[in-house]
Amino acid sequence: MTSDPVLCVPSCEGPVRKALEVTGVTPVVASSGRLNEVAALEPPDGYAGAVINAAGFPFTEAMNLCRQLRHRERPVGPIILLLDHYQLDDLTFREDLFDDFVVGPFDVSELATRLRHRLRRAGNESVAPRIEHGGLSMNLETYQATIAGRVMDLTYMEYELLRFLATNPHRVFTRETLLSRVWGYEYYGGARTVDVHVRRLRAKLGEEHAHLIQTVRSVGYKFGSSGDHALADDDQSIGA
Amino acid sequence: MTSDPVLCVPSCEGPVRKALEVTGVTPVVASSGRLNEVAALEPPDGYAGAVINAAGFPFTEAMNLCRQLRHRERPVGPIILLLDHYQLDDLTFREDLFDDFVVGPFDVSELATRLRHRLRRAGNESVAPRIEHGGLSMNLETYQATIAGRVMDLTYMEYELLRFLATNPHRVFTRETLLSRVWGYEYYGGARTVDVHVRRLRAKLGEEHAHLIQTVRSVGYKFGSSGDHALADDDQSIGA
DNA sequence: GCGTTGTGTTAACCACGTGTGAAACCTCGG
DNA sequence: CCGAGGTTTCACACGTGGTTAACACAACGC
Repeated sequence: MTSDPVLCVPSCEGPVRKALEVTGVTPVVASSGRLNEVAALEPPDGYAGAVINAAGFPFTEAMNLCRQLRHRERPVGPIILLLDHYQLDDLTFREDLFDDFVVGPFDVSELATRLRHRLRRAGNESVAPRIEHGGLSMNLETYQATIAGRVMDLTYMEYELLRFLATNPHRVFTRETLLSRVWGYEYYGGARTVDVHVRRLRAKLGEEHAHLIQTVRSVGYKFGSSGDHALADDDQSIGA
Repeated sequence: MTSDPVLCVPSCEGPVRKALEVTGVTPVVASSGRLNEVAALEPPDGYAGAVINAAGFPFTEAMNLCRQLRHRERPVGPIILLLDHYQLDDLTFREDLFDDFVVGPFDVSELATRLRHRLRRAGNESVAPRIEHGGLSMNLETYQATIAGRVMDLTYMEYELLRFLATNPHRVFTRETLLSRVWGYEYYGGARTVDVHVRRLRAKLGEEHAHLIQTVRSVGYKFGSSGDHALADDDQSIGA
């Protein structure tokens, strides 16, 4: 195999294949069915990048796939999404899961250029997959989180929730948004679920750092130390 | 705390401006002439990113500009190129000079998505739709409001009311209109409710800025200091 | 099989935001 | 100067919404 292999999901046809050939990489088709079959497939390491055709597919499946590709021991290189135009909005708050995207109808030379761009850049960029914020440190590869040096062993959902909040600090999310973004599917009932997970997270953060997850009444939760609001301190508070 | 400035070269019109506004950053036009004028201009530091419209311009000029932006002591953030389709090939071997690109005709939401993507990836937090007016800044994603830099911590209804008033400055609203718009339903009695909330808002704005919400006797309230006398007239009110 | 661990649900408890009425205050016209 | 209509201010009761703990259940390992 002379040229670098690039993972194609779920298939590789038409302009996509042509673009890959023009770029000079070898397309490797991972699955010809649904997107979430790939995870089970667990292809060997050594891919230079991935092209995921999410157009016409359920978006959450594509995102789950991205997440899994990112979390492999030796993660696949840059991830490029192929999208329908209406899927653009779904990318919000998921910016960390992909590296570039193309909107259909797919243009061969644009796709090829983006591929080349990302592949070249992947060599130089040493993207430390790590989140640092207010004493919290999350290693995205080892699934470990430490607060002020102390290791907090989180469960899967706890980790995912904290990661989502911490990658978008200071931003308020409704419980519905959290359920759909972190849990990844439409959720019937159970908005309290978020509350409980937040409570558990706060417990594991310890009393000293519990305030890292803040409640915004009637809205939802957000991540961010109160140090940022140091100026706030409502000296003219109304009620009490 | 105003929204981050993004350098626009050579100009910022049409879909480009719209995309920047949607993204929540402030476009700053560096030059309205040729691309290479900007270098001489040497704009001050502090830009969150740059959008360079190379479409229709000599390509080498755009590349020179990129190079100079990259080599400043405190380099501008991510650089996004706007291109004509025929310019795609010129990008080869220059992948390090830019971070993303869009091919014309330019689509607002695609451009906005790319902007957000690269800004977020660059670790930029202050990419968010905002309202700015008379020292008041409201970040619609973090539910935070600051007046003259000081964080005012508002309750839910306070925030909603202030947001409504501030998004329609200089315009007078009757109490009934405010109730139906902000509270969101037909409200029986309780016109005093608005008064009280206005009072609480004025208290949190501080004596110095309390006048931002003005009373229009026997009509209602409006946001913004004097100057505009546009009479009440809720032409789009629901049930008045 | 059993115990363990992770996750979601339910319900009691409690705090705080919110709405209300009444009184004080202001503004304007007679 | 008075009175009426409007606005500001205050104190308090209520209910929504968040916290918390305890339980239910599935997945997994021993």
